[in-house]
Amino acid sequence: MRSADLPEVRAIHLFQSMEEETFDSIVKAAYFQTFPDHVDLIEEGGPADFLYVVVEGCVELYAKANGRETTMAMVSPVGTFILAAVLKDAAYLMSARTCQRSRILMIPSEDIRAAVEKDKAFSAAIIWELASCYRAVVKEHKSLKLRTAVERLANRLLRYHNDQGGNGTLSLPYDKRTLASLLGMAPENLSRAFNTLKPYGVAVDGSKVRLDDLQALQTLAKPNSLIDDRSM
Amino acid sequence: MRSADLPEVRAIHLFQSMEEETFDSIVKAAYFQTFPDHVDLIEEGGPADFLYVVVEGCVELYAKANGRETTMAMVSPVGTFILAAVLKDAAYLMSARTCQRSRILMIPSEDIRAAVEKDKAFSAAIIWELASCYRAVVKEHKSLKLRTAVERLANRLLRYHNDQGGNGTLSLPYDKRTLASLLGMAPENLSRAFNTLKPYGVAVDGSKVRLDDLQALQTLAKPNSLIDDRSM
DNA sequence: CATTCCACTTGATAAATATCAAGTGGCAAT
DNA sequence: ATTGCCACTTGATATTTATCAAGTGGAATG
Repeated sequence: MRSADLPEVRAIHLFQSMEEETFDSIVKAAYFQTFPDHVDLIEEGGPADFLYVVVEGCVELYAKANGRETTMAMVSPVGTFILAAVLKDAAYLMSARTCQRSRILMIPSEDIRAAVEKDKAFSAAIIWELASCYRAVVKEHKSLKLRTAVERLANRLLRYHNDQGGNGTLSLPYDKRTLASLLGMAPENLSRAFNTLKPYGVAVDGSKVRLDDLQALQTLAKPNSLIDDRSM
Repeated sequence: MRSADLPEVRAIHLFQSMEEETFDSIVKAAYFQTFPDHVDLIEEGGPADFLYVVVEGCVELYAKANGRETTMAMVSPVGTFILAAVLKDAAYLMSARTCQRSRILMIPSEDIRAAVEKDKAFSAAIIWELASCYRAVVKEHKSLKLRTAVERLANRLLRYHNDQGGNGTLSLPYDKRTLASLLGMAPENLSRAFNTLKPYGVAVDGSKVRLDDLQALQTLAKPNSLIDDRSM
């Protein structure tokens, strides 16, 4: 890695508190790579050779079984993926592909495992990250088991709305096909779900959404901090 | 905690490799408690006061939203629950109740967090446990998104069959109501799913199940190690 | 400008799943 | 034994969701 890139890596939360020596061991064989969109990065079942950090762009985690495929999560900057597989030195459970031109930091997984052994501050950061990832999946799982498709969409819109400033408008961060899969529904049903939300003040124009009746939408969505709150 | 109980705690995988000093700090305020079945242990949204370890019996993790309730996971010995909430000092995402008379080890969460800070071997064990829990939820989530109800049941039967020796019979570890909720279906549909599996050699009698045509059941279930394999 | 492509939408239908309402059968208490 | 209870099953039906088959419209291409 070029020394010019080092400060950028150091600024990533996961690597902020580690000792200098550990940091050196991590960046030694690590490198940045920029990928065009729709490029496959890893395939489920493969060995966990690297830990990936999305620095710019966006990465989709997806999985297949039988003949079906589903989006498991979207990773935006600065997020990691397949951390658990790296730590356990186990096969990836999910595949990953870019959904935008993306700048990705790749760190050999042996270096990560060695650093975790050595550096208390780093292992504390790893624990925090892992616990956060765990809770994020639990929330997704709750959402899928406890809500209908329309409710999942409504809550997702409220979340994006909140993330984007809460000024009555939002833009969908991914194409609708991907959003549908992420929310666990067929693309056709996402269209219909948007129609169902029309009476609740949801106006869709391409990737732009206007929320004209937050009150009504919230009444329908019944947001729940133990499912929707990303910060806990 | 009585000193007679200490060896039993030391034998738990999570606590095996830690230093003696850390172990003392962990067991200092920890205690065993035995609960009858169907006792509520924690409620989602509550503060993470303790880390729980199921030593004997069985605990159901469940969650509610709107007016619905679903079983998220079953914890059998020796398993922990709400580790992530303890480490982040955050609210529980799930409730827990015994589903059998159960012996539970309870450790104050501050002691866990302090021990993680101090003890490398313990933090390594925590990381392993967390990563395993994460991957278990991801697998559950994949199962729910990629499989039909009948497929989920078929694969679950194959798993229990395997766990229990693979001699053509198995016994359902929980009542059918709970199993249905765990698999993400209504109790009535579990009954029907068992009927659907009858032509594939699945014979149910109460909680006893006979698998008379493994080949056929596997063809239907299409088990996938990246979903069904607990050991990776 | 016309064409093609692709994402998305809409309609019709099918499949999966849930709900409601009776059952059935085993088991424990009296 | 009788009773009541409870878990589970079964049937009928409703709801939700998926699938298949045309559309539509916008953006890029030539």
